[in-house]
Formats: sequence, C-alpha cells, structure tokens
Amino acid sequence: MTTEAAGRRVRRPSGGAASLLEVAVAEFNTRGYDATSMEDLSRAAGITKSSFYHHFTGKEALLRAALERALSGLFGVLDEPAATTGTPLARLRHIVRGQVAVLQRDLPYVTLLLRVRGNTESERWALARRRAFDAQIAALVKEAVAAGEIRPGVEPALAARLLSGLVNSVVEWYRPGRPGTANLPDDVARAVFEGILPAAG
Amino acid sequence: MTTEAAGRRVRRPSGGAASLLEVAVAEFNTRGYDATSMEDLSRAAGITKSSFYHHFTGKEALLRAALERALSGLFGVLDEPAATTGTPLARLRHIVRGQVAVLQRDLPYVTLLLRVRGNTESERWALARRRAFDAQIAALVKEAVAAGEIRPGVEPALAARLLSGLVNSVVEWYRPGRPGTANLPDDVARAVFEGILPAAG
DNA sequence: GTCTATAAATCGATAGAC
DNA sequence: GTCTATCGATTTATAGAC
Repeated sequence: MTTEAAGRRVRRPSGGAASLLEVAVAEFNTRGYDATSMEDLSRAAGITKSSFYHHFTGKEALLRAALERALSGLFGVLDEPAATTGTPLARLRHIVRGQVAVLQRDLPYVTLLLRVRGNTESERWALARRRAFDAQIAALVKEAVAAGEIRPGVEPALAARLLSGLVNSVVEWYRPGRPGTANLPDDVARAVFEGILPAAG
Repeated sequence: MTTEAAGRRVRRPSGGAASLLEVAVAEFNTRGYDATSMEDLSRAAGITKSSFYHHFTGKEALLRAALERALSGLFGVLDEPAATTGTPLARLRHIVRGQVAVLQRDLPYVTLLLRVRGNTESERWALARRRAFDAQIAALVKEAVAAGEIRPGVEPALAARLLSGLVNSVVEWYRPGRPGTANLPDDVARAVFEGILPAAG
C-alpha cells in the first residue's frame, strides 16, 4: 500500500481531471458558478485547493472545459444526417428530439451553459456559440414557415424563441430516471408541434 | 442651493430606496447576484457603498425586496376573478396570459426571481413560493385533463412543467418595446394550446 | 500529485465626521 | 443622507516541502 500508518497525513487521490470536472460542474449547478469557491470545489472533491490547481489552471478553466463539452454536444445534433436532409419541418422535428436527448445525456454541462451570464471571456464565447446555435434553428423555422409547412400566422422569430425556451427549460426539472420521462424527446416534440395543452375534440 | 461651490465634495442624492432597488436589480440581472458587489451597486447608483448601506441593511435585503415584488405580481394573477371562475381550461388560459403580462411589466424583478439558486434564506423562501405557485397551476392542469378538456394522452405533470418552462423562458429575450411582442400574452397562450409550430393543413 | 502556508486582492459591512 | 477610512473574513492563486 502507498499510505503508511506512520505517515503524517492520508493522501486522497482525486481520480484525474475528468473526475474533478464532474465534481466541479455539480457544485457550480448547485450553488451557482460565482457563489462556488475553489475551497468548495476542493472539499467536494476530497483534496486541497492546491491539488485542484495542479489539474486546472483556475476556476475559469473548469468553466471553459464544461462549456465546451455542452456546446460540442449541442452542435453535434446539427451535424447529424437527419438534421441536414429532408423537409425543414422534418429536420426541425429531428433537431428538437436530438436537442432534448443531448440535454438529458449531458445534463450538468448543458445546465451550466444555460446559466452563463457573460462575465468572463469564456462566458462571452459560450454565449456567442449559443446565439449561433439558436440562429441556425431560427433560420430553419423561417424556412418551414415560408414553405407553408406551418399553419399560417405563426411569426418565425417568435416561434424560434419560444421553441428554444421550451426545450431548454427541461434542464430546470429533468433528472435521470425520473418517472414519466422515458420518452421525453418525443413528448417535447409533440408539445412543440401540437401544443402543450391541446384542446380536446 | 444645498451644495456650496466651496464644498470639498459634490453630494449626489440617490433618489430614494425604490430608485436604488431598481438600479440594484438591473445590476444583479446583468452580472448575476453573486458576481455583483456592493461596490458595483454603489458605482451604478452614483453613491458610495456606505450611503447604500444607509438605505438597505445589506445585499440580501435588496434581493429580498426584489423577490417579494416579483412574487406578489405573480400571485396577483391567481387572485384575479377570471383565474378562479369558469372551466379549468378557461382559467388556465387566463393565467397564462396574465403570467406573461406580469413578466413583461415586472421584467427585471421576475428575471431575478427565476435565477435564484437557494444559497440564502431569502432565496430558499423565494424558491418555496415559486414551487407553491407552480403547484397551483399543475393542479389546474390536472383538473383540465381529468375534465376531458385536453386531448387524451397528455400527462398532466409533464404538461405543467413544460407550460411553466415555456412561459418563464420569455424573460430570456423579451425587452420592452421589442418588435413583434405587442400581443405577447395571446401569442404565448396560442403556442401553449395550439403548438409553437403547428403543422399546416 | 498531494500537502501546508501564505500572499494579494476583494468582499460585505461598520464607525464616525460632516 | 452623504462621505472617508477601515475592519475582519473570504477569495483566487502561488511557493515550496514531501
């Protein structure tokens, strides 16, 4: 064994940078990024502040790594074949389902991304990437409306904003294994295209 | 005049507690509550930190006042006559419109409310009040589904969460006077009951 | 790769003069 | 009701031993 009984203190291996990032993102989401100190992160990871600095150059480096992971997941959806071929409406339906799926899979990372305010360079970079993502979807909504695939009277810009808002709001309550969320991507898609509370009859 | 030319320094009247609260909430929403220091608030208000403390006992007192205002606006909607009489579906439609209207009227305050994480007693109180608000709406959704007013197959708990998410997401992009938002309460209500992107035909 | 110890800056908040 | 000045705690980050 590596730790001697006569040793002055127990060494607590951290599990590597990936494991530390996971811990940090969870803390950020619980308390908020700005309210979480490096001391908080160290305590949660079971090592000291100094040890944490050995793996990441600082607090913002952690944030940056988390935001990159979230954005790479989201943009991955736009690159899938079903998101680039077919009618605008079919592509939109696929993207909505895919976005919800990514949000479920990378929940902590996407949650953090959606709460970024723009205080640092990394945050502003993430906000710009988010805007680019939303703009691609807004363009597709516009196409679908222009092609007559959407019921007349729907304003594309407003619809795109409400669409983003509805999909992203899932991070506020979804937790893995939660009852009634087995087919969440399809359920959200149905809400988008048929209504959250469609009238009977 | 009250300020002499020979005076050592210019006095800068703050405009009262209400005016200071407005300034503070705007700063909180721009930078995030935790990332905003009393120094930031003082600079934005044009007075010193000490002067700010003369009007509010501290940073959290400002937050508390703002959260109370937001919650009083939201709960006001549930007390309106049209929210307590009629069919569940009609009451829901009124509440959705009213909630969006409050969100437009008290935008900075509601924005701050929706970003609270639960780090302090005031924040936990606000979260509990939000849960109570959401629970009332969820109960009404359940009533409407049970009464057969909603198309069969809609899960009440999920629908209530998506409803809250869609409505609340408006604070992420709405700004007073923004083009295309003249009838936002009705537009959001239509999205809820008919779909954000209803298929043509 | 972990630790102790501490630097340097900033934080929320207070004392007390005018 | 404003100000200057400052306290004590906390924060991010670094130095250097093991």
